[in-house]
Amino acid sequence: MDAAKKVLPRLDESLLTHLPPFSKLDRRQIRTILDQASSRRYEVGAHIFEEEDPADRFFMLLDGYVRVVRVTQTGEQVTALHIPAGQLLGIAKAIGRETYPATAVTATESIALSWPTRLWDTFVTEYDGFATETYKTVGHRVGEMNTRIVELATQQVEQRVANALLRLINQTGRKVEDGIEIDFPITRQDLSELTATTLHTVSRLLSGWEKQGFIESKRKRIKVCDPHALVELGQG
Amino acid sequence: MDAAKKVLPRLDESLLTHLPPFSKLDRRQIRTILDQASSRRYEVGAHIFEEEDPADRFFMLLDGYVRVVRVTQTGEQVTALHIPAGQLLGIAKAIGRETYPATAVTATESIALSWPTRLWDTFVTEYDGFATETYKTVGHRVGEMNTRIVELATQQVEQRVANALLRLINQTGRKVEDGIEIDFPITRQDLSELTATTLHTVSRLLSGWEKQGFIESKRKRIKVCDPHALVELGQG
DNA sequence: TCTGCAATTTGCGCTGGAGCAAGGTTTGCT
DNA sequence: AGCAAACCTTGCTCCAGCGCAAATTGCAGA
Repeated sequence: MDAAKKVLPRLDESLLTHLPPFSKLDRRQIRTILDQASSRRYEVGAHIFEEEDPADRFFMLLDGYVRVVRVTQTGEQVTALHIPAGQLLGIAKAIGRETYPATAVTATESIALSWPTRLWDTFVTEYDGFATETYKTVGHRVGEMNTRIVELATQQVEQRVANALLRLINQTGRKVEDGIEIDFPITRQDLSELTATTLHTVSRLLSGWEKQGFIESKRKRIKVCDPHALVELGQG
Repeated sequence: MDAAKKVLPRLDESLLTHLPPFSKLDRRQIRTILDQASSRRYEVGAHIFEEEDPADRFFMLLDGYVRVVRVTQTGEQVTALHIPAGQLLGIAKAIGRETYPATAVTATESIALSWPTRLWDTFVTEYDGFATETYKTVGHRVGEMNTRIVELATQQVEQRVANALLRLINQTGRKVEDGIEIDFPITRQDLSELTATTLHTVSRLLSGWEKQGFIESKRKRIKVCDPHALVELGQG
């Protein structure tokens, strides 16, 4: 048994009991699921899986944040989604695929459980609520992608960046003194890949907003002080 | 029984037997499915269902083409997908949603069968291959949306329009004298909604390509004569 | 055949934001 | 402490493509 894959001698049931895909299951079922799982820690920037690779395993992110990115022929990166702890990822099987549709990169140090994809059908049929919840997850992500498309198609860069920031604080925001901070390190470059612009433009926008007191920002850290102002900007 | 909903006294089994979601089923099963279906004809431009409406029914497009569009607060339309005959649509339930995520507008006169959403679970559990095929459809559409996002994020207008045209002839092209024609009427406006640009720019591009002999185009009709040239343009 | 609307073309000016360049600041490593 | 790498800021220039305007063409219905 690979040391990197089995950091804990025995995974605790409380890891899963409160997570939606597993919340309807009893102790015994959770035990079975955990005994089949591999647990692994990932460094920041690690690739959990790569676009086009065969989808051997599916994952539950226990801790950390993951960016789902695609890389173009010319090497540009486009971020499709951010996934916070508590969600499934790499669930290619749920959408009838044999390969991963994108690359998953950790935005922070992260911990994930994973199972071989051959167990997928068992999970779906045996475990009450698992199918429903995963399809909800899919639906939610489809909705996000849709929104993304509409934004890219109709909004100005300023609006897109404002909206991206709002979405980030909604999904992964942490309440702090004087505002809400994005809970993981994020660079101007990351934000530009999320909003289809350049790091320069993002930098200019953030500088402007900081002058107006809407946000505060250090290197890799962004705190939103006046969400409402961003909402206004986001509308146009 | 509403005359508009039951145009045929009895639907023929051959309608469904060759379509992937139903191809593994026997005559008796198909019969049951058809007996529960409503069949309906839609004028061009008709809305089969609307974004945010409760997903009462799911559909199989038997004939025609459908555009899946979203409308922004400001009234702009963005086309997310084109769906050709033979595919399911309105399958909100497959992605755990209670409402339709977008509006479906017919691009030609069309015919679709539909079933009440309460039958969805029965279809998924009772009919062999139905679930697998529908999830493949979902996966395919997710892939397309992903591609769309990457294109919008990284490509120039010229490349996007070229790629959109190529995708249209792949999905819905009809081989004709001297080229491949898009099999349904499509305006410059439609193309601009598909590529997130303006009808003016699309018009300029198409005029240019026509001069160079890559395409021929009449009102609402586009024929691609030199697909390879468009592929080149699409790369950048 | 005529008439009116819808679709298309084309010209022109303007601007959002990309690209380029240079310099400043923070962090982590030795 | 000193250094290198990563990250951030800011100024300047330029142009793809949008917005506006006006003319033209094709189609459907009377």
